[in-house]
Amino acid sequence: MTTQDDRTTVDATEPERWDPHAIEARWLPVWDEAKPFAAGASGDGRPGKYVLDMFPYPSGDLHMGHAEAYALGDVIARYWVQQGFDVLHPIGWDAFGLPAENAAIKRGVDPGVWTRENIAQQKASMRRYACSFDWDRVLATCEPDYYRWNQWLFLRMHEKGLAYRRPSQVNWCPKDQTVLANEQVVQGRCERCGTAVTKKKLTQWYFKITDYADRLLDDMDQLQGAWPDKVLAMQRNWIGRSTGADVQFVVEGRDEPVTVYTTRPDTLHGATFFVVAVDSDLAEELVADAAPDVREAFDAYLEQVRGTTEIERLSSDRPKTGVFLHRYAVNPANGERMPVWAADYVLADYGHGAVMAVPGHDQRDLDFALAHDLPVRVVVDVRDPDGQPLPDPAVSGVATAGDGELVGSGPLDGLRKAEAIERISEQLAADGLGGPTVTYRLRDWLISRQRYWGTPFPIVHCPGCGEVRVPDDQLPVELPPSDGLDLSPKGRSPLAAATDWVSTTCPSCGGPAERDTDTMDTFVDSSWYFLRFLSPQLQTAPFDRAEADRWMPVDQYVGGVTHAILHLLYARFFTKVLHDMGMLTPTEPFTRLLNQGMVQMDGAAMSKSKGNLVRLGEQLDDHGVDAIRLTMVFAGPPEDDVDWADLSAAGSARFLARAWRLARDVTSAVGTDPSTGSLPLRRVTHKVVADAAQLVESLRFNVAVARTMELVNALRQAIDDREVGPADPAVREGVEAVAVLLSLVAPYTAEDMWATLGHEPCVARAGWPAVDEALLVEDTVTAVVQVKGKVRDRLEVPPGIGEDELRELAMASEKVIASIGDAPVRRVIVRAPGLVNVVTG
RNA sequence: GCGGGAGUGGUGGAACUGGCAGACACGCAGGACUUAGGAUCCUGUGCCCCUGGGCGUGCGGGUUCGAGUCCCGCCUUCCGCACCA
Repeated sequence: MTTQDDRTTVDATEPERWDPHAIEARWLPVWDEAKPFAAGASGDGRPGKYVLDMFPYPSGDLHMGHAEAYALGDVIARYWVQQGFDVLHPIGWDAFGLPAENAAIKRGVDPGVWTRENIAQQKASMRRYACSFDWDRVLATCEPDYYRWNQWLFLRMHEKGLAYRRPSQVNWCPKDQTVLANEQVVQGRCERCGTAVTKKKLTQWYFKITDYADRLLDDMDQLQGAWPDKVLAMQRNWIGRSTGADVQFVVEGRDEPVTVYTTRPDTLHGATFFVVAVDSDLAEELVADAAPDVREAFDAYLEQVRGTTEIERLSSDRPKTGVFLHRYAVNPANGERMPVWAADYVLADYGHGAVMAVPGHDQRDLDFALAHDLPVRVVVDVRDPDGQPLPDPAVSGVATAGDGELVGSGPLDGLRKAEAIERISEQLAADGLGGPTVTYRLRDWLISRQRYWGTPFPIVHCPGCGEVRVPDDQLPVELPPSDGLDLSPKGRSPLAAATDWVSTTCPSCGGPAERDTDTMDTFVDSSWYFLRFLSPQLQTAPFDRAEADRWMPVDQYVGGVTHAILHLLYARFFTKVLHDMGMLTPTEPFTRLLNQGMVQMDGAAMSKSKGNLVRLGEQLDDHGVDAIRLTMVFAGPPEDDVDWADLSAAGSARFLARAWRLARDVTSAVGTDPSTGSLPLRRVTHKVVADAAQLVESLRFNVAVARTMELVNALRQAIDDREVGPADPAVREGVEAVAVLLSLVAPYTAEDMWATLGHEPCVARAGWPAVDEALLVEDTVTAVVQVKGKVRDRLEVPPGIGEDELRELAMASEKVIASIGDAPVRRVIVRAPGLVNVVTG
């Protein structure tokens, strides 16, 4: 049985062998010195490109997912460098957040210490992985230099009324003991820990993202085709713009009418009851003076609903529950009295928290009506495709939501759905009873967190002055040390216990006051980090306007689809806010978006508990950095998931060794003029270089690698071919092209080849090989001759051949004649120069 | 239910505006060189029958001289959202 050590020994005694670890050790120090990827070097005049990888969370070392994402981002960044662009490709750390805090609680270490250790480890791994980052621009969001600007931006938004505090029912994670944004609740569970989320009434900070709902939606037109359709669709759904109408209902015994939102105002005559969200203020008010038994029933129901988790709420076929409030609303269309119910199927925070129920044409209302014996009335005559009336919803249990003619609806009778909606909306507006309205699913962004490891809100609560902004010159409001603070979750921010820190003076009146003790959602940090990279040291502003004009928007953003709504929506929101404040020109932050797939193992996401975890470090040790990078890039389309079990890092290593040996075989001198070299080989080289550029630009990296492999195969053949041989100038030209092509994916091997070929470092800045267009024109093409669509012969013909000439050649072919036989030729299709199809019979 | 994808050899995947299906790899088989091979190189490898051919891109139709690609109807899957009135 051999061990890994034996192998190493064998490799070491054979210096002719491609040895990834030796090559890595050779070139890393050289690159540290040369800094080939420093961006914005003064006065070199290259046009700019901004390539951005989503910055990592520093929880442990890099894993296989990072390895894929950074390999892909690197191909793009390195490609644009080779094409002569000044490429900004920065990296930093999304360093605030729960994992650091949980580690601190579990192991008693300071979150800052833990975080910075992980950052150091990841940074070392990125260096080894040869990521083409500009190491002079790194940032970590947990540093006061960074989060100071979170606070500064918050204050600007506070001034504009875009940051505000209000009490409301919020998503609450009982395990993490913190509030969650809507976006952080996934299938009724906490995005981080998976605990079932409950509701809690708290006063919290919000960003008024709903003010931007329309623009966030409409500006997606700019992103069409440049962002994955899926992400755009998800954002569209999330914003959830819905057009309909508001309708005001008088509720007996209440002074003000109650407004409801509906997408089907045409069915107003079909409304037979009225439902308010049980957990709404309105419901509370409507039972305030109710009889004791009603009050009691309501309270019991409310308590039951409060105890229900989001998951139970979400289960779709659970029965419709509710209580009758013994109040009545009046239908403005026909003056009918409708009973008012409270139920949990109506949401307090959508529309107005109350609905008119039309059981004939809304399935939820119908379910409720049937469960509580309420009347069902059909006001739209909906027919099936054969023109037959659909069965009565009250009997079938199926509400008819389709189009049809209005019936039993007074002035609307005989109209179709769309006409009726228009007519009634106008009428309502004219009567001052409502009118057309737009409603959104999107809610304001809840940014308060009751945790330690985050950005403190720069707000002081003063008994006299109220909510007071900390003046800019007192920023940053630094986090107090974690020593002595109980970080464990308890529903109150740990900062509240830092009494020395909390007690302060009011910036406005100078009297005693207290600091706000919540910290900001870490998504605030990541909503503008791409701007901080532009001027990471700047002390006077979050970012430099001139630098932003130079680099923004990001040309290519690379990251996981997990951030399809959260981060990407927030970053778009911030960009628009900054634009409106006059700080930024573009209104969208990311021009193109690539969502790389996930790395799986044996058909499932990797995890320690599943036992299918592949460790990046071990893979790098076994196969070398270049082979792992190549494996990731070659695996398939970058947006597809990859299964590590289907891939072969050993195969990648074999290819790299093959390519590497080419360089050692070249015998011509540096600078040899390739023009006298083998013409067929030169054609292959130039074709591959031209194709690879197109493929990389269209993000089909796997195919670009395949084309490079073809070139390597052609070069191997040429070198071994007596007619061409290693001294042929075209061989040098081709191998140098391979080195440049490989520099995008396998930088160590490429650099070593480059040196073997007699060049100075760095191959990363060597420049994309110039393509000679003349060499892309073939001197012959293969014309396919089909008989009735089946290929019967192939002819080598000049590319400029005429249709008539090609037809004659084809019809003269023996194979074609044999295939036609006695059958009469009906038609001959000629597509010069590539194809002839003879149609017989 | 609403929305977005995806179905091509044993496997990962190629195929520009309809024009040679399976590029490039992995795996497998055979061979060369070898004390040895997990190195390197060469050959073969969609399926079926006997050369020659026939059949083949989830299924069924259609358009076309010609369909993996376009149209219609299905099936199977993956993902996101989901009581949003």
